Amino acid sequence: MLASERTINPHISVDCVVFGFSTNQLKVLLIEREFRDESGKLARDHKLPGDFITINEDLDLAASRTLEELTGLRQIFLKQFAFLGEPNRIWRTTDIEWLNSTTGLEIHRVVTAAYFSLINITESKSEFAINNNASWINLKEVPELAFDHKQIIERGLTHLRKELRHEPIGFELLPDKFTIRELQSLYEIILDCDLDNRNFRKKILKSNYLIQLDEKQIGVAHKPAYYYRFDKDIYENQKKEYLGFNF
Amino acid sequence: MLASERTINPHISVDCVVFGFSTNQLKVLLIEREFRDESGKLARDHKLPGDFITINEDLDLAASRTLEELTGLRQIFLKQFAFLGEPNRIWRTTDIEWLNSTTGLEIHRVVTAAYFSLINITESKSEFAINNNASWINLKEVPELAFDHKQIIERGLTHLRKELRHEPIGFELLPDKFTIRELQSLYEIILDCDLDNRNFRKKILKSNYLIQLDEKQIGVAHKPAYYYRFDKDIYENQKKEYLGFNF
DNA sequence: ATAGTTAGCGTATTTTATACGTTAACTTTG
DNA sequence: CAAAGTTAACGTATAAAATACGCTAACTAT
Repeated sequence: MLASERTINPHISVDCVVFGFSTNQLKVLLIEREFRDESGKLARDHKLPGDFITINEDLDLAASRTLEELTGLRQIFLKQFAFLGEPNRIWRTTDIEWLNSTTGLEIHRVVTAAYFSLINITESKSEFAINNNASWINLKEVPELAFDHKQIIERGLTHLRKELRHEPIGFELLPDKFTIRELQSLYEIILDCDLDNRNFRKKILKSNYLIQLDEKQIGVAHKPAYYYRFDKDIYENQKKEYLGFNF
Repeated sequence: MLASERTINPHISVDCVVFGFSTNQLKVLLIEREFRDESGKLARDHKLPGDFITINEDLDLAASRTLEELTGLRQIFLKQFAFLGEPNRIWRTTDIEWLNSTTGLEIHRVVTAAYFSLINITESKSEFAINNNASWINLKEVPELAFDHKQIIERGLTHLRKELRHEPIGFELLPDKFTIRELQSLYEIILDCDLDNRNFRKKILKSNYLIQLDEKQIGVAHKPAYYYRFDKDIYENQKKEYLGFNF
């Protein structure tokens, strides 16, 4: 069911910045869109997964619904990180016409809630077959996008970096079992810097929510590393105890 | 000019949580409202300064306009900190009727952008004469409020505490010149804890944006303290240099 | 067998946080 | 007017956290 077939609220939308990680690259999930360019010709570009909310829909639910409709992804961690309300954030006439033609309404101005999300690409690969308009694009190779979606991605990345420093969200992007080195690479790529492997190990293992498994890497041309898993319960518990006073 | 006399956007509003500080108490700015209770009788309660946005209005500008209209306060630091979109966040029939009667429209559901702000009460006292429906209420004595405004204040306070730990926003609540002890008291009241005066002094003076003035306290029954001022330029400069990597 | 690679442990040094001692400079009180 | 009470402002000693870097272990590729 498309938004245009429901009673939509044409003033408010949600947009999801979904980050993924594979082959040592940070990626973002984009939807291919068909639109008419200035000369009226059919053209294609990309946009974030997003939609108008419906009349009585909760924003968070609208975000997860949208993501599921456009990509088949369900029950994914989604967090609102920004709210964009400049009157002219949609300025291209081609974008306005696209909105009008897809909704059948005359759209004046849209305020949008931006959500960000992290998923492990390899694990959810299969589900993606559901809709092949969605694709993973390397963050460094994101082209010009519809609307102000490129800026939204930029803000989402800033948010991701901030969160990564305070909460152990990196695990969301990795498979269930991973090596410390893989986790470090993830940090290095997201934060765009080099980390000392010995200090990283010390720091990350001090927080005791990383559980070493009995399993080691096999077939690697160096000392094989142990796999670890993330224990969410341990994390949630010690989060409760810590009330966060630095003074 | 009231919102009802303009072309308003009845789906989106702004609400301002304005914190103030005086006589060693953290206060919040509230507007007195007249409404009809369940039995139709006129009653009074309080709400946050807030309003619907108009059709082509920027959210940030709507927030500062609202604050000015309701309190006379101008050019105040305002920052969006949350966006509330639950479909049932306005659930009391008295609130819905109040919205309908003040706007002359039939309001279904309102999504609101919450802003927070800090002001020094003593300095802006005079301007408040402009509108006497606005008053400062001690944060610990906030009564039941209209809509979900009590929850919004709660979230604003959480935000204030978080910000206070990372940015020197405390100065916004103090007069231009202040003693270290006054600043410490402010921290203690906002964070609701005791701080060691010697360590607080060390920590806060290490960041070099506090400038000691030649002036001392007079008439106090103890060793008079030097006054300090906050140098915003120094702060902004060293903020630029620091890119915030903890890893 | 040797070279190349990353894993995983350790140590030494610097920086930052915490706890608390002490004198200085004012007013109030008796 | 001396003594008591108060907070300012500086200092020191200790503990904890961050950083830099050395080294051996365990694997593959040549």
